Amino acid sequence: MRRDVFQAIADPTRRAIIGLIALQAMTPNAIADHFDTSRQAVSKHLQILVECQLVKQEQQGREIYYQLEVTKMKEIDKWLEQFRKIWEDRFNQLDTIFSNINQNKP
Amino acid sequence: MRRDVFQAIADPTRRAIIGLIALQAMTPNAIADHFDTSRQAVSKHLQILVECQLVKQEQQGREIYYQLEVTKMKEIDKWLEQFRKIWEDRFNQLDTIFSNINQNKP
DNA sequence: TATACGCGCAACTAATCGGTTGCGTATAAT
DNA sequence: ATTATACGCAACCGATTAGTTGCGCGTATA
Repeated sequence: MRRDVFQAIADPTRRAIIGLIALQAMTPNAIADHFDTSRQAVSKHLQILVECQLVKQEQQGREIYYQLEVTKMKEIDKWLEQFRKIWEDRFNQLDTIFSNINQNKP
Repeated sequence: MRRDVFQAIADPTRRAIIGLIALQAMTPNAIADHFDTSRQAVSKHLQILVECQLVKQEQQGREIYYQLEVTKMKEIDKWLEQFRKIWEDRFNQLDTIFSNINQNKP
């Protein structure tokens, strides 16, 4: 199966789950209540999220709480870095243009 | 088909293409040379990237140059925002702990 | 004008995906 | 002890995916 973070966040339901458990750990049933999907469907998504370490489990009696591994999200952030540099450079170029205009003012 | 940015970047080849044309626009054949895939396979990926506006085309004679729409990447950045807040908060909490320790120093 | 090249498009295939159904197991409630 | 709940696991299904092959249409080159 060997999935990565990018495939994990490709699915909209999975992104919604991530957003949901970001604030507090939840059980599969509790998560499923927030969407109109079955528990099993949610469980499958959670399985994928666990597999690529975006989420970790914590057993508590017969319930299993799923919790977001926020730091793993940095992996996406890290990939974005290179492009952030590009789009910020464009802003800097605009800055240069503007300051040149101002310099030419009497 | 209605695809979004997150599905677009889910595929590793697609991410590689994005990284490649980020610096300069390229033709499908030129891109295909960088991977061991067929031109048609690359073309399909490009089609998907164009579909969700991550990439735009520019015809030049019989060649078509594909260019990255860097700003579209901000959409991913925007989604990450909420989590960045969380992981930075954890740092701030650590800061607070440390500064408390320092305050208690004689 | 004839030939070669760059490309998109459509049809096809094997693999994968998201989801459902049915089951087994462990914990909690009666 | 019996029943109810929470969950994972495996088998299955239709839909989608990544990739191949073959084609046709423009644009260059000879």
